[in-house]
Amino acid sequence: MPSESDFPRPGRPVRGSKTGKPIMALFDLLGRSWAMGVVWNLGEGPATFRALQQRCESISPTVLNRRLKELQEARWIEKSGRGYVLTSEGKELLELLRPLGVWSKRWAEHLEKT
Amino acid sequence: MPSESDFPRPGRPVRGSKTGKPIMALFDLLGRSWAMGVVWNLGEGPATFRALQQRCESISPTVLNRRLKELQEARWIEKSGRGYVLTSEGKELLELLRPLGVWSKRWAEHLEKT
DNA sequence: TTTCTTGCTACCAAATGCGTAGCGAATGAA
DNA sequence: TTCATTCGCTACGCATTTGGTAGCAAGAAA
Repeated sequence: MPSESDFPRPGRPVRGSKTGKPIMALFDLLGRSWAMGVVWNLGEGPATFRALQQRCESISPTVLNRRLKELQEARWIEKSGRGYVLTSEGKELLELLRPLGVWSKRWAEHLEKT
Repeated sequence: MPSESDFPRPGRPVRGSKTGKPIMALFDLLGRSWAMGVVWNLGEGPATFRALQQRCESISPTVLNRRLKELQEARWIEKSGRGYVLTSEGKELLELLRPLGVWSKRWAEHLEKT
């Protein structure tokens, strides 16, 4: 029977989050560089490795590759014929991320007028 | 007049996100270790430095201090008499983060049953 | 065959994070 | 007043993660 203390998952070098709370495990994974960016950019449709690199502009292949492996372990993305795609869970997650996109613009504007 | 090309803000060593998109600036800031965790934990009410450290359990004072400075620059948190508190924007952001808390449990359970 | 693109890895430098120790200021008790 | 405690925070050194470049093996195209 699954218990919270089994976390953090997936089992890899974990930075923060030794609290055993799923939300912290999620923050840990999602909080790595480019993790949200990759999910976000995959929202525009399937993409090959190179294509993703271009959508993210400044991401290095090293980091992209690491994130892709982690996101696959988390089951948010997977490989398909046309490259990498969001799984159904990945899409769910993306929908939770979308409001941030809207909000970020207001935040940006607010910061601008010091 | 504010333009997107002014980003990323706030002006600090920026990891990813040189795309000029607010969403990427937000991801960059929010994607640093413990950034979401700090906002999340401040949602339980004002906290002093030490109190926050305990809520986050495994965060080091070094990192906590850096995140606090950054989050203040972003205007998501501020100091008050009782310690650190979320600003009104910080609260808005937290509300966008909350659904992740709910979702993380389902994600955790789904991962458990391999 | 040659040439090109693609997915990815090796390598190393730079940035970030962690853990411990401890300082100066504030607080409280005696 | 003195002493001890707590607090916010910083300095230090080491571990981990990230970034940038180069380039390889595999496949497609010509």
